[in-house]
Formats: sequence, structure tokens, C-alpha cells
Amino acid sequence: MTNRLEDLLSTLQAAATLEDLQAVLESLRDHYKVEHTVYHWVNSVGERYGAGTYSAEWVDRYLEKDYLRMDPVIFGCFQRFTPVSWKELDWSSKAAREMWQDALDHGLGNQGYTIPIRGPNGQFALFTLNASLSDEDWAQFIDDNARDLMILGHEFNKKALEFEQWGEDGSTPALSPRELASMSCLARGMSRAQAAAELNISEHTLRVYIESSRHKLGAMNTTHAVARALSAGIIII
Amino acid sequence: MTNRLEDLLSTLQAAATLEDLQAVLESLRDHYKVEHTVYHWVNSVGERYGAGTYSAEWVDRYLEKDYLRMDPVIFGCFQRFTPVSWKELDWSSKAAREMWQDALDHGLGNQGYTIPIRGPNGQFALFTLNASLSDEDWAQFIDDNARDLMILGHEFNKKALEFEQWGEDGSTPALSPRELASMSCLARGMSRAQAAAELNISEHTLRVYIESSRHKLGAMNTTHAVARALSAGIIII
DNA sequence: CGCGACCTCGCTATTTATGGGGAGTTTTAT
DNA sequence: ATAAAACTCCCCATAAATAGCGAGGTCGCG
Repeated sequence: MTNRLEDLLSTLQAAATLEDLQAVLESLRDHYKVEHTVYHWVNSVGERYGAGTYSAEWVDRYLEKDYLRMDPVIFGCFQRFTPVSWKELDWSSKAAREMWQDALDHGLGNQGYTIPIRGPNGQFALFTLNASLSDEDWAQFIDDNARDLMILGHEFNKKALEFEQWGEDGSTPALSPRELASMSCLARGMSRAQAAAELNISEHTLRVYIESSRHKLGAMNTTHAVARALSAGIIII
Repeated sequence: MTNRLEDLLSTLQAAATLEDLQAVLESLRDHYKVEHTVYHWVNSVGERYGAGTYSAEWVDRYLEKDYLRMDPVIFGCFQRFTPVSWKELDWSSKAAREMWQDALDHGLGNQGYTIPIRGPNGQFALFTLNASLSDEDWAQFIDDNARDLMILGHEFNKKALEFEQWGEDGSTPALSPRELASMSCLARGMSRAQAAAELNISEHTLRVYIESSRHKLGAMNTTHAVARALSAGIIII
């Protein structure tokens, strides 16, 4: 077993292009004898990268129907820490059930297992296996392979991140200490007056810091600046 | 090797109290023959829980000196996805170097390896090994054990979350879809007028969502609400 | 020594956000 | 079926943030 994992990981390490990653997913599918293997990287703005063995029709339909906004897999994984078998998710909403039926009609198997992978800057990716198996067989399969899959998912994500700068330019502008302190106060809910008092400076001086932070961060307003500072990890609430 | 990992994981699975977790960390330290093993956990509000084999003196000093706010390990891991060996971090600032010397004086080894672990609701934990080894030996050690450590770190975090004695209030209030969309627009820098246009609603309706979001999130103002939503991981920029 | 970056303070005017009222329909859940 | 929650709209007055003009001191770097 471990040998196979090592083989898969070496193939992954050797990947040099996005096409190689696609090929890795296909060999994973064949190795685990499942219907589909998928990796996709999600963010709310709509930028995304996906690779996997889903049919082009299903992918198109998924995007067309905007299933991203209702998919219990996305929603569920976003709110949990551990990998999840699809049947554990909440399919109670009507929209979700319709989507599920639609998926089955497009060649997806009845079982799924998705590993949420989180990184800095709100990076969030999903690594998914989809198969047609009985509940028992699927549970056994997961039990046997959960750890390997976690390693694979994380290594895959690491590799995917190497290729492109998903986190935009990657060069987070450096804020001065006072600017960081100002952003931090605002992020913790202080008004300008309170933050100025906290930092023992005049409110006007604080304003100068906020302004300069905004410009450095390329933000439209204070809220935006604080949001960017948080996302960039340069301040922590 | 794998057998040892399985042993460690069974011990971890059997843990029933926080004291057991502490004991697991100690046996991990002994097993890997390192100076220290540490797990610490940060939640969206900034409360922290830590367990590990550091001396009480060092923990006290760390808290007293507020090293949390400057520790390159914390900061570095917060901004990266992959585990990191301490020497790769940025120790250029004077405060960081002083802290490093202080740490050595308090019995820490010269090498460290920290795995950042992220979960829902902005959950963020660090799993750390600290040792006294040459750079080469340490690199070899990491090379040999990186995957096992990742599994261990994630399993440890999973176990720690099960207890949830310190994270009970971590239940982030659920925002409605429109509230989330409003927060998301604001986080991306839109003014209220722009966000209202984006969502095809009146500016007043948008205000209602912002207000209700603020109340649900316990925020003092819009910026605070957006910051909390981001930290909680319920929106992404 | 000058240059730039950082830190500090003040003024005025305009735009925007906030806080308090209310009121109706639709969707979801019990 | 009925209640709860979510979604949508409107007015008014005040508080706060933004944009523009300034000025002067400290510190490190080449």
C-alpha cells in the first residue's frame, strides 16, 4: 500500500505543468478504481481553477446553474475541518436535491469523499473522490485510504500552488508598525476616536495611517483595507 | 515506521481528557527524541489554548513578553500553507532575534518544525517539534517524518476539537445568504451604494442586512463585522 | 549631507455611514 | 398549518469617515 502511495507521490512531485496534474488525477482515478477524482480551488470572487475527470458537460452545467453557490459539498466542507463523505452532508434543501439528481444524470457515482484543504489568504481547495459503491463498501474504502488521501490532497494542493500565484501578485505591501497597529485596532472594532486613544495619538494622525495603509493596500476604503490586511495575514484579530 | 505511527495514532484516539493529550505530546517527544512537542490553537476571537512540553517558565515569559505578537513562527505559519522549518523564517527583526535568544536560554532547541493546521470558523492551530540537532540532521529528520507528522498534527487537532472545552462559543452565528453577500461585497471594497447595485437591492435594504449581520456577529461597526466574518471564514475576499 | 520614510499635529468641506422609527411579501421550518 | 425567519422597501436626523489643503520633527541610508 505504502509503495503505491510513494509511487503516486513521486508522479505528483514530477509534475511540471497543469496537464501533468490532470494526468495525475486520472491515474489516481484508475488506481483507486473510482469514477472520478477532482481537485478544485474555490474563492468567492469566481476566480477558480479546477482539474479532474468530470465530463465537460457536467462542468459546464455546474457553472451554468451556479451550483457553486448551493453545493452542500462546498458549503459543508467550508464549515468543517475534517474530510467528509457526501452522504453525511445536509441535502435537505430542495435545490441541493435537484442538483444531486442532476449530478447522477451526468455520470457521477453515488458516493463521494471530499477533503477540505485550507491555506493562507483564505485559500481553500477541495480534493474529491467520487465512486459507485454500496454504503458499506464505501465506508471500508474510506477507512482504508483516508490517510493516504489526505497526504495526496495536501501534496496536490501544494503542487497546484507552485504553478500559479493564486494569491494574486503575492507581494503583500509592508505596512509600518503604526499602520499595522491602526489596522489592528480597526479590525477589533474600534472607532477612529477609540483607536487614536488606544495608540495615544491624535485622531488626525491616525487618519494619516489609515490613509497610507489604504493606499499601500490598494483599498477603496477602510473596511476594504482591513479586509485585505486580514486576508494577507499581516494582522490578526 | 508505519507501525510506530499506528501506535501513536491509537494512543491519540484513546485520549479522553486534556491531560491525555498532554501525555500524548510527551510520548511524541520521547518517541521522536526531540526537545519539545507543542500544540497550540487560536480561535477567531483570539483566545488561545496551548499544550506541550515547554517549561512553565518559558510559557509564562512568552505570555508576559507578548511574544505572540512578534513570533515569526506564528506570523510565518499564518501566511503559509505548508509546514515550515524555523530557520526558513524571517528572523531579521531585532525583536525576533531577541526572542530567539530568550527561547534558547529557556531550554528550547535550535531547530523547530511547525505545521499550520486550518479549520472552519477561522480555526488555526500549530503543531510544533523542537529539537537540538545540526542543520543536516534536522533536514534528514524532517525528510523522514514530514508525512507522519502531518497526519499526527491533523489527528491531534481533530481530537482537540472534539473536546471543545475551549471553543464552545466558537459557534459562529449563521448569517443568511443575503447577509453573507453583503459582507462579501463590503469586504471587496464596495461602498454601500455599489454593493446595493451589485445585489440589485435598494441601499436601504442593504443597510438592513449590514445591521443584522453586525448584531449577529456582535460587531461594533461595519469594519468590525467584516473583519469577524473574514476571521470566522464565513466569507472569502 | 540630503533623501526618503516614518511619526506627529491642525483646519474645512463634503460624502458616507449609522441609528431610530415602520410595514409589507415570500420562503423556510416545525 | 402556522410561526419564524428572511427579504424587500421608505423617511429623518446625527455621527463618522473621506478628501483636500497644510506643517514640522526624527531616523536611517547611501
